[in-house]
Amino acid sequence: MTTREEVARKAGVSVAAVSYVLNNKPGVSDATRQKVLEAIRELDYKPSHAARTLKTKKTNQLTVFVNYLGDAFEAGILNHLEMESRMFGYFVNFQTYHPEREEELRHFMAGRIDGVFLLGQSLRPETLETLHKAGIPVISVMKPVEPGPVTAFVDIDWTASLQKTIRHLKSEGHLRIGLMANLSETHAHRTRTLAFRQAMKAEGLPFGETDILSGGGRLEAAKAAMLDYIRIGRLGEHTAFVAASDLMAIGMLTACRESGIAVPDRLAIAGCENVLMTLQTTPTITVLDYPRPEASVAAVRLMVEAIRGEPVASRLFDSRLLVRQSTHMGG
Amino acid sequence: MTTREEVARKAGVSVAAVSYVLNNKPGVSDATRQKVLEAIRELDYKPSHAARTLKTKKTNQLTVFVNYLGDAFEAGILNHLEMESRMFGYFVNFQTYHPEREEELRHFMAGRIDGVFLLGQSLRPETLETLHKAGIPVISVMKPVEPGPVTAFVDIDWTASLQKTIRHLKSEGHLRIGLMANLSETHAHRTRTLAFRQAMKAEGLPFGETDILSGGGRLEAAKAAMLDYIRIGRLGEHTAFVAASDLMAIGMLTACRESGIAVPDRLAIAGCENVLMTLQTTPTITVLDYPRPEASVAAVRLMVEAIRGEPVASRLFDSRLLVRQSTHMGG
DNA sequence: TTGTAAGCGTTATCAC
DNA sequence: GTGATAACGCTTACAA
Repeated sequence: MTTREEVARKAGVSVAAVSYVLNNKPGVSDATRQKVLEAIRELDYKPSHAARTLKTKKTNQLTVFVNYLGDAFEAGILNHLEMESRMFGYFVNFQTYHPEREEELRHFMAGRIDGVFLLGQSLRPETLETLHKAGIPVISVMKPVEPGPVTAFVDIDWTASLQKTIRHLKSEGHLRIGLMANLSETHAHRTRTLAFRQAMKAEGLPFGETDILSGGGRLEAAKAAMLDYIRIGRLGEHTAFVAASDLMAIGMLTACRESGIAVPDRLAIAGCENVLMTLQTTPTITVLDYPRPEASVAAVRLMVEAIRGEPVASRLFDSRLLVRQSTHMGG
Repeated sequence: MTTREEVARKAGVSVAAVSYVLNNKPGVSDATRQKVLEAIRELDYKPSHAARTLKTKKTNQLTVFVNYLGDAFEAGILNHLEMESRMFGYFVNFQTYHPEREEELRHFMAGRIDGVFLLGQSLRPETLETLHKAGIPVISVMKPVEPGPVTAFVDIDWTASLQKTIRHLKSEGHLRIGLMANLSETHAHRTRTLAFRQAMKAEGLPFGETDILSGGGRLEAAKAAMLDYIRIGRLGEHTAFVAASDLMAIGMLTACRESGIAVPDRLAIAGCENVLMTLQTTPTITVLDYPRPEASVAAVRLMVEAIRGEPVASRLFDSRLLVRQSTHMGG
């Protein structure tokens, strides 16, 4: 392994000079700079990341907690987060998040990362506290349910957004609207449940506990819940359903198809994220378009600023409603 | 930040003793061990990863190159890789792979990782060479097209597997079978194209360049290619298609649905991976079941052994054919 | 069984 | 402008 010492020797300068050049410090003569650059090239020298980290306490690594990578929505955000982070010289690693293994994760992270991205999870206060004390910013894409002291978050205004969905549904004649929710306490989907309740209220529509189905955030579970709903003869109770995630919307659609329930004629279905697949189903699914690229880019910006010690503020984005076949009669 | 020195002071022992305890070295008295453990707990001490890496040259980090995270197949493998790697104390980071940015990636990795996982990509010889010289094992999940000197790979026997698919198709009366391929030079999907050609030959079925459609590995592109195929009136040429990836199979199915082509009656379609979604389409899609968990676990094992310097050998797994509605007449 | 001390490859503070 | 040199926190001979 080539070290800075060898480079210095080869260039006929001191190790300090090499450092200056490498870190773009001012006050280095052009001649020296050239010699150093030349030596670096010839020796194919790469600075030691570990040594640098030991000295500077900066790891240039970011970690993101993922709930379930099989979800195209999360995968998409992870993707954007990675690409944007790399622009700033950060490596991104990820860890599947299990609430019950938080302690273990905390241990795992110690001294290895400069920042944590959350995908809406609510970390435990002790964990947040540990990270805070270690000076590690926590930026959440999607507002955590427990507000807790995350450094900042980016999200859309769920109440306003879901109100758009509800208004559209109303305009199509739907007054009994149900929600396929994910009731997990620590998952960002819960925010959507809360927002949906408010939005229904704002729109003057009735909404209670019996209007909520539990789909666990996954396709399979939502499908099972819907199949059950149909089986026990509840189908007449609602004329439309909003699913808190696209995967759940697809699950509901699958359940309807297998049961011979026409969508949107007998039941309208809308999703919340706009993953690619919602455009590939029959019927195509009406969804809110979560601005993933923008939100991810913003999250990385916030992260970089927070790491620099600059003050950061959470951001809320707009979300459009994309009306497609699953909610549009005669569409 | 608590250091080993503080722990030593608190426990009333030397810094070396703390190290011995931490690294489970023999030759430490129980009394000392207890005192150290106690001090560590009280101080909530965590060893510095950077310092340890600087000294040992082990980073305990693995990286995986991802082609496209929106693909449930890759996401699934990434998932398994992460979970299994963590069992062995490794952190997993990932990088979206772009052939043209390989140089940049190489730079990015220097001194930061102990091993590289490939998802079937063919790395350039120089890159492989660099990694080899740095003592970094390269384990590929799915055999790279260019055999190159990767340390080892895990995969299924594609020719034998695709032969199962073809035999099944033959038994359903299909003799003109096409392939929806991904022709990218560096992508593992290419292996499947090669294998398919061999399998067709082995089954005594005609297969030439005109029997190949190019779907770029993605749903959208495969759908477009299929739509095109239908539009220009080629539909009668084949009675069945095998897609080199499930995403492409779904894209073809979508194209057929939008064009009013009945599957499997007018065209049978089969996939290659068994991602969850193939069970949720109508019709459900016949697929080969790629043993993702087993392959991922095996890949991590190989990685750990290779890092330890043990000799490793590539492994081939069996793959089952899951016959579903998309290829089964009257199913 | 325990302690001392020499690095590991950087960065950064001083002198020169 | 440039060059010594002291940390950074850890591992590991080697000494005691």
